Amino acid sequence: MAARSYGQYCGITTAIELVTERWALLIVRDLLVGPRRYTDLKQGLPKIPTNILSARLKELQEGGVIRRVPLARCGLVYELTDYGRELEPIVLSLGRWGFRSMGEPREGDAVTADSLTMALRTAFRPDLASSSLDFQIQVGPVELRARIAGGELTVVQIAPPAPPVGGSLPTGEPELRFATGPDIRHLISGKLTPSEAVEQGVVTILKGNPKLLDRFAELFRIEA
Amino acid sequence: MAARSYGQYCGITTAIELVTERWALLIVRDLLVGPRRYTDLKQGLPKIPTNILSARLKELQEGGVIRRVPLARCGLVYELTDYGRELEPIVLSLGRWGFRSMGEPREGDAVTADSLTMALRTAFRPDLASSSLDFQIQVGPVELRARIAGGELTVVQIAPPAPPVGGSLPTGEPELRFATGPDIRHLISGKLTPSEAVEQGVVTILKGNPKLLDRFAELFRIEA
DNA sequence: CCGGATCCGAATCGATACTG
DNA sequence: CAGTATCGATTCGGATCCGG
Repeated sequence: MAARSYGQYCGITTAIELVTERWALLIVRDLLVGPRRYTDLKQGLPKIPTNILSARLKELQEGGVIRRVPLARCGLVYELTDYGRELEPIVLSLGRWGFRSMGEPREGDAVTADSLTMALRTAFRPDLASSSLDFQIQVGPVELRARIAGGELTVVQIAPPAPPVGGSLPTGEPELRFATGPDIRHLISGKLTPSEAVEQGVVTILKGNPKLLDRFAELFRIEA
Repeated sequence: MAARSYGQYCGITTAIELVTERWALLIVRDLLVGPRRYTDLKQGLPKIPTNILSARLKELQEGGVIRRVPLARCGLVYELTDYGRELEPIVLSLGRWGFRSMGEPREGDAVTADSLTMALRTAFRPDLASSSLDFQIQVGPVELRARIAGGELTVVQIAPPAPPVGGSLPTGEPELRFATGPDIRHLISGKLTPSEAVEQGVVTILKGNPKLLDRFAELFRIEA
């Protein structure tokens, strides 16, 4: 089952053959968050047929993008190789580019823990992250704890329960907790100010000073 | 013919739906070189079926990535929108990433003027381009004139004849002219030195001081 | 020649069922 | 948990055809 060739000898074409088959880059997206078991991937990609998931995992391994790692206790996980992890800036750039074409969510569109994690990463502005922020964001059933410190963003999945190999839960309480939905994109794009977002019900502050949402809006932004 | 949805509401997914369908990103690659007519694209992508080319052009227009522009005299060209042109760094990064997975060319693999142009762009190191270089590279039937000046790379297609909207042919003669083939990747990767490349017949100097190939090898490099 | 549209067989994908 | 197997639906590929 060699990937269908485009008949060109070129690095761009090679990359396209390796990672742009249907579903492949979404598998990479989820693995950029952390190692995942077959079942984790299946749940994070609810609409992927299992045979396609199998096929892509096999192809990505053959391409040296991911690796199959038996777990200490039991089971196994898939994880990116160093080579695969080099796709991170590309996937994040694609996310920023695609952000501007997101319309309303279509019927049945889901937000998963991994997609939201990567969405935060795409919108994060390390250059502006001189001060710190510790918050918890909730979108539907997904809850993430995110902390910015030392110019770096760390995201930990609170709900649904993270895979066993996930990061450890932070101690203590976040400064800010809020619930939101798809319309948060208008805060990220700058079309809404934080106070407008709260007034219009796009964001609901669950805990903490609403002023902290200003800091969030500074730190997570994608502009045209 | 709405693109098949991945059922996720996320910028990365949106981008993937917009540009990773089969052939779409290769069309973008060629349009990054310049506006192209339907027939130019067809020739630059010899293995694309015409119905797929039509379909992709339509979808990319609907996605706001490309635009259909009637030509002054006659005919029409497709060109990237500003939004589409923002894919350039992403496509170039993908090319650098994929470069390291290029093996030997497979039977029937072609090198087109546009693919070679973009390959030069992916390998070009603007940070090292303080001095200038004016050279002509030949790979099979493809000949390009490339000039580095002011830290910028300009590539003009000499053969096969460029589309009418292409850049103007440079006046004067290049300092260096050489012919090469797929194995030039070993010069780009640093696995071969310029003198080794010449000795082993990977590069054939057609004109100019062979020392100028050192400069080429400095300016065009992709390392692991 | 340009810019496609149409037709049809081949390959891939999607949904579901099933298994070690 | 980690996949195969099966089979209909969809897309792709290759060729031909068509109007300007």
